[in-house]
Amino acid sequence: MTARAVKAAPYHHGDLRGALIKAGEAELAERGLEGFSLRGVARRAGVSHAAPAHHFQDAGGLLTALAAEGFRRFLHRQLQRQKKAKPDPVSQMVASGLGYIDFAMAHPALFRLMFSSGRPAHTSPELAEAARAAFDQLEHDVTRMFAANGGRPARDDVLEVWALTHGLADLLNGKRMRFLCDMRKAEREKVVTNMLRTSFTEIAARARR
Amino acid sequence: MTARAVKAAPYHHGDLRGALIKAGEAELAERGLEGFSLRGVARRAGVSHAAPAHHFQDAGGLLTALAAEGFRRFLHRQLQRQKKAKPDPVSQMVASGLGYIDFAMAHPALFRLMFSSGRPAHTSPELAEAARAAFDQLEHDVTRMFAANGGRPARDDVLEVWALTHGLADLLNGKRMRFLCDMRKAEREKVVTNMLRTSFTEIAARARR
DNA sequence: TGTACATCAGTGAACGCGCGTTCACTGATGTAC
DNA sequence: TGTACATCAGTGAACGCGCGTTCACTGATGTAC
Repeated sequence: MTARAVKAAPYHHGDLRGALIKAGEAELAERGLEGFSLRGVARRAGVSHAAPAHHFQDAGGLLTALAAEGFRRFLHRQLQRQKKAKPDPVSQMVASGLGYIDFAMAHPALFRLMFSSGRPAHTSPELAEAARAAFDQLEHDVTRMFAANGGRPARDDVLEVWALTHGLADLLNGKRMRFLCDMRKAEREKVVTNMLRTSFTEIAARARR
Repeated sequence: MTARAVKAAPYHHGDLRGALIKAGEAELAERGLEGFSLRGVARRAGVSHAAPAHHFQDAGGLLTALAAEGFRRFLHRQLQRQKKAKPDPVSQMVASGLGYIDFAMAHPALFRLMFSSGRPAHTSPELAEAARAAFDQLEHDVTRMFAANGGRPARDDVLEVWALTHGLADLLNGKRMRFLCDMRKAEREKVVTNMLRTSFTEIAARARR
């Protein structure tokens, strides 16, 4: 088969699974979790509606894969932010939080899929692993922040950092914090950065007591 | 019409609007936002599927009404908690937070409806008013907490309290905090109370600086 | 190197289902006189 | 107090639609010999 012939949509797709995941993300972004359908995804991937069955048992299966992929990209975003931030533990923690919030605002429906109750219905080792990696990174960052103050975080400290970050992300996502949503991106980021820094600094200061 | 005759399901319902809201809550609770349908609600209310149209334009209209009712009950739950709590400002704030989380766990789908992006599609003065009342109460409680320390909260302080509480609620709701979800209710409440109290006390202490 | 055959990925027609919407209707209520 | 009529709330049959699922099929790939 020549390189040119590839254009003519060969009978076998080559990487339909990957294409379905990509199409699934678009479907999720455009139609939301409520409007999500396997037929829609197939249509988007330019493939017959029965084709996905060879790769995913049902919509739940695809959503599970999407959530797993989401968690990997979620973590990746946080790490990217950290690379660009100052190296001190608090700045690193803040950068991670900004990445968390970034992701939520860039992919609202996917974010909701990842954290909303009951969906995806299927669990999978792949999903569990990806979610776990994100949590481990959070724990690692909080631990480092406490270590800088000569202590170790309690379980509740980690959860508190998580809850604050997640709460901001979800409220921004749901457009419930009016004045924050109305702001320009740069300005909003400044405000959020400030909030996270203040809070994280206080939390880490507990290590000194 | 005698009182006994009422039992025989009169042609006119009497309070179909109220009944539809009640049925809508049940539909939401059992089938979630994704499975929600007007026909399902009508069925649940024991009424023909075309009847709701006289009271709500479409599913969005009913969901808007449900969200508004949700916000009222949400606030009510917080106030109830406050009545049973100690009167000092921090305990009152913690009580409010516990009510917030209570509500989220008791009505996961409704909670998501209230705070999830994009739904309900319609806004209404009724909904705006109910949501506003809940936010005002939060602001009032935070202000009182700061006043006890001789200061006034910045806008960011209010948001921080909100974000932390909301984050906890949403993560618990989404079952993402495993060990917290696996706990018995009483124990979980103890842990959450402790977290909120620690954090709120620190935040309020900013008033002294 | 060539041939035969099993396996696999994707097709497209057909099905039944629940949904929202429409519409002519009917039963009850309220108001005018 | 009774009668006529307008209005309103709810009915149930019918419609078209998109969905998931099934199934016999076909085109491509890989393997055995």
